Amino acid sequence: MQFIKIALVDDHKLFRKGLISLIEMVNASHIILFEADNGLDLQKKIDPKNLPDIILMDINMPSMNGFASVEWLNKNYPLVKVLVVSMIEKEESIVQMLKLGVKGYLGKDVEPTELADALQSIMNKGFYYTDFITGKLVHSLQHADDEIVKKADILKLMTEREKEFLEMACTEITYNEMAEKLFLSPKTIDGYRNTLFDKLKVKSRVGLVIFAVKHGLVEL
Amino acid sequence: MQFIKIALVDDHKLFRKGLISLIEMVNASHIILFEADNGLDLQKKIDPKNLPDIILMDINMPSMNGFASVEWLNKNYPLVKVLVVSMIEKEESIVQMLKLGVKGYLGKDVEPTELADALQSIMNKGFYYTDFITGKLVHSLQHADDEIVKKADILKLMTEREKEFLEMACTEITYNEMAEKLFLSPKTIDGYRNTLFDKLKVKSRVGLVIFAVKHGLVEL
DNA sequence: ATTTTGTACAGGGTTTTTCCTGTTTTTGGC
DNA sequence: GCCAAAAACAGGAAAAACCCTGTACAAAAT
Repeated sequence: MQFIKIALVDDHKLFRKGLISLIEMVNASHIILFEADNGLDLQKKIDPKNLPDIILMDINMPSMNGFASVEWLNKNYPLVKVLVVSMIEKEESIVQMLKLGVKGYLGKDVEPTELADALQSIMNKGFYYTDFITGKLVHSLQHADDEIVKKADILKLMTEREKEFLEMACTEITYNEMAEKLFLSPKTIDGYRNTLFDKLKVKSRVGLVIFAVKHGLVEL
Repeated sequence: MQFIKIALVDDHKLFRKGLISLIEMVNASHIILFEADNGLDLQKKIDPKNLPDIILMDINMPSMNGFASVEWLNKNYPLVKVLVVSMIEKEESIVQMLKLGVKGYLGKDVEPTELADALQSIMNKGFYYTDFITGKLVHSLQHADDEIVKKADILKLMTEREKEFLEMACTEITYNEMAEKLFLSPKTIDGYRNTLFDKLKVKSRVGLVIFAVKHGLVEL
């Protein structure tokens, strides 16, 4: 057995240091190549001549998040294995990460020993998927039809005008005021509303707001 | 010098274990009394006969978050010092925590050594406030007038019924349906709406939703 | 060249929300 | 026991939101 070369990408320094300390505590056969604050930092610090075997990757990060980072890794260093370590346990995120080909996904409630297991398993078998993850995956397959509309597709679904409308709909102004501001007839606003109701499958202006917030289309 | 008795409240097990590992690594004069997943868990695990000197507290937690936990501690164990360790760096959260009397606030970017410094400082001087935290505090004082309504005060401002109403208002159901569901007259719902419009200084149902989302009163 | 799509608008309606001023009952503190 | 606040309710009215069908025109896709 040889050293497993590890890199960490997480914007939470304390967490990173804590992870390192845990890894070193459990097993001495790991070596930490480098740490990065986010995907951009990873691009700077990764060394093609000394690639890590496994990258521990967070999802929520400034500048360049986990999804973008894994996509970049897939294009540039497809042999580097990624183990996601994130407090995000939304099915959507898990499934999206698995689609990107990550080798494992550890949630917030894993034991430190499981981390070591995961690293070993990824080195030996090439992956480490817990029952929890497999469960999420299966469930998402079964409901793949009703999540037709996903975050990325939504922006394509909506026209520029509709996005503009949606932003203003998440506001206390009335539709008539909106029409004035945009130099449009109130009936045109009516039209945007109705097509968006249709596209986003909501039934009221409140539904629009909820949708926009849920999908991060507006920041409040 | 004697042992510093420490407890951790954080729902992220890996982070907890990592923190512990860091603490033990830096200095052996600390002893970990217990760990808790959230405020409720803390209430169960805290032992009046063997209180921790310092509690490392996260903010974002299920069941009972950091704010509620610190409030509970203040009432029941006012002598226990709290050091917040959170990735939340919003001024609002920091200021609110300081108002609750926490002895320190560590953000995501602190060095492990700073953690040890903070613990020592809290034991010796009773507090540990970084320039970053002081800066936030001063800034918030300068703008204290335009944050008249704050998260903590809002919950007191609203009655139970009004909170219940607000949650349902962040939904696509109509007020009439709401009345049916709650076995109330639509006119009663009318009343809740109007008093909340007043209290929260909003002008429409969309305003209610925005308010609720902004202040984390509803999760979407 | 034809169809689709985005944009903009309209008539004519119903439903829901919003606003006003009131009353009654219940409940928790002092 | 009294008072204040909360909870429940009501009539009446105006404004806003919602729904349906249909027109027109330009640009882009097929």
